[in-house]
Amino acid sequence: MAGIFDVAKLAGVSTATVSRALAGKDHVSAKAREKVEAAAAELGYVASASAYTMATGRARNIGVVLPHVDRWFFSTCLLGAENVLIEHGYDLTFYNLGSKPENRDRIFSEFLLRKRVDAVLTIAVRLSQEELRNLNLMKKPFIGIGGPISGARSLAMDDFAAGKLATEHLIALGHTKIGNIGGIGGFDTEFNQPLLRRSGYEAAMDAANLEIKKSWIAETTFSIDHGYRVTKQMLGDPRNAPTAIFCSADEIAFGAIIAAKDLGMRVPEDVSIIGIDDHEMSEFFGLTTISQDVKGQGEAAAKMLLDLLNGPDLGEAVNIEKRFDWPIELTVRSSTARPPATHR
Amino acid sequence: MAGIFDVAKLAGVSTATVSRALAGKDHVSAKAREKVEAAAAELGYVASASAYTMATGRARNIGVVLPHVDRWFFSTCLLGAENVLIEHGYDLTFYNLGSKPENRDRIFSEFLLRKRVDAVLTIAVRLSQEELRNLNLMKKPFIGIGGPISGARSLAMDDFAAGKLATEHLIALGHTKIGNIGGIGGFDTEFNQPLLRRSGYEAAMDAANLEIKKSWIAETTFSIDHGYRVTKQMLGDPRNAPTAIFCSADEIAFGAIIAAKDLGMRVPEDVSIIGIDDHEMSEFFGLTTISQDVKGQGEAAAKMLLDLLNGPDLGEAVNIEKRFDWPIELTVRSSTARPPATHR
DNA sequence: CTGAAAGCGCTTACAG
DNA sequence: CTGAAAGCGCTTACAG
Repeated sequence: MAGIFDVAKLAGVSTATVSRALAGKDHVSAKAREKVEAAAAELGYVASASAYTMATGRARNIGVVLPHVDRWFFSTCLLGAENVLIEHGYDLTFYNLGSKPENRDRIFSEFLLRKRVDAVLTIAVRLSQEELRNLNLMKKPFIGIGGPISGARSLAMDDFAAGKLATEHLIALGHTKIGNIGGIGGFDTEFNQPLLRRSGYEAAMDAANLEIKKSWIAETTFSIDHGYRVTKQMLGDPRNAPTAIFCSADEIAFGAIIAAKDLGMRVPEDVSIIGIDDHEMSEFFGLTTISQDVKGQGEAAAKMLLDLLNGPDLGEAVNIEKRFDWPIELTVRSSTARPPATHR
Repeated sequence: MAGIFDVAKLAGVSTATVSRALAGKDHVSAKAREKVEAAAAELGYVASASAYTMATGRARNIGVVLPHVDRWFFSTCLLGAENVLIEHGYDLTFYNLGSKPENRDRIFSEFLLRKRVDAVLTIAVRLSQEELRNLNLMKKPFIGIGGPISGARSLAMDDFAAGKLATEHLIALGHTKIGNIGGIGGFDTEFNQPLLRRSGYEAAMDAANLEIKKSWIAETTFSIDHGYRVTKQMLGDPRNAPTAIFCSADEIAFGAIIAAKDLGMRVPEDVSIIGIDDHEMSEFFGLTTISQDVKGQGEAAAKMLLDLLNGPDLGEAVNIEKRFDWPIELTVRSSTARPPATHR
């Protein structure tokens, strides 16, 4: 593995010139630059990242922390971030919180402090103030996706508005009996998405003077099979069944659609289903949903971090509280329609 | 951010002793060790990764390269690798090939050569000999998951055997009209899984003296919606429809199950479906499948890399060709049964 | 057991 | 425009 010295020798210049030429800096003659580039190419020279970091204090590497890589939201968001980072020559080292609390501790009190990363991005992790303090000690920019973090930058959709919009769509179609299958607070998420989305639903129902029956409300985890089970229960009794269900996540909605079919009900003729997310499978299921462009969130957050890193005000109080409201959109497909005639 | 010098001063020893004490080396008195640990804790000292790397040549970091993080196989495998790496204090920096060929080039000719990683793990990417040479230049251990790579270590299931086993299961149940919906060579995978799995199917059919009709064979991408479409086509004509379908991936099988239902067919009473993978949703769909423990593969590969890194023979010819056969297993659920009476 | 010092491979003022 | 040299923050023979 050739070092900078080898390149310098081959090019007949000093290592300083090699460094400047390769970094594309000014004050290097065209000839010197050419010779250096030729020598570097010939030797297959790539500057050592650790030496670069030592000398400059820059790691050209972003740390991404998330709870579960193997789930749609997180991996999609991660993909978005990686896409923009690689474009800018940055590496991405990633930390999966998983289910072991010890891991979380080590990540925030050790891994992230090794100065291997220039900035930190968390996906759906509610940082404790202690964890944030650790990050601040390093004076490294930070941004969290998924919900507000006091004292730090964050980017998230408005969960209340999403729940409200989804419910309003159903109401506008003429539904009056509308159920909500939401997540369980604190389970699938560290923020309060499930509660907020439900509040949006309640607000919309209230505003339309619609009653909410107890049996129309259910809680479950964000998964197809749980959505399936709960929906069967809710739709099983024809006397109490709602004519439309707002599922707080698309994965729940997929389960709901399959459950309705298994009960012999047609979607949307007999029951309307709406979700939140615009999951990669939503198109296939014909699911009407509130889109939140998850990949876009990862991209946007990564860009913000890069801007912070290249900005002038790096150094003093890098982490201030600032909330970025991520836009949502109603995507209408074939899972919602007017209620059955018998219920109008 | 405290440096090693601050710790040394506070503990009243030299930086050499701090280093040794914190690294848990011998030849440090109990008292010195205690003082150092107390000082380090008080200052919240964590050694800089780049300085450590400079001094030792070790990055305690593994590079993982994969085509698409946002898909089940890859993210699950990645999770497995991350789980064991974090346990051993290693970071994981990951590279997503994505759809841009330029990215792939940069990753193999630049990112991976910055000496930021001690070893490289690829998931389902078929390294070119040129790419492998780049890796070998760094003298860093490498292992590829998903298929054989000439000149390097690899870990993969036997795709031929899996296709054969799946088909044999169907044959053992009494099916004689068996279809196969496979992937498209070179599309979802860089190896030849689709072809190999189909060959296994053909071998099993041959061995049982069973005919394969043209209309029983179809190719599609590894996705639910494509599986759905193709299955509807195959099962739509009752005169030519097989009584069982071997899907070369679970995601195809999910689509097949939904398609069968939409056609008014019961699974498994009217048609049996079997897949390969044991995807996280297979349990929900009651899918009989050939399990390949994807997370386990990520874990195993990461462990092998760690062993190589800590082994004695690091240095000379680290990357030799060696294929590890990953075990598979038949997991029988409710999507397969005897063929309908009319077809026995 | 412990410390002084060299060295890891770069970048960047500082002179020239 | 270019080079000699210091310095980034650790680890580790080498002496003692």
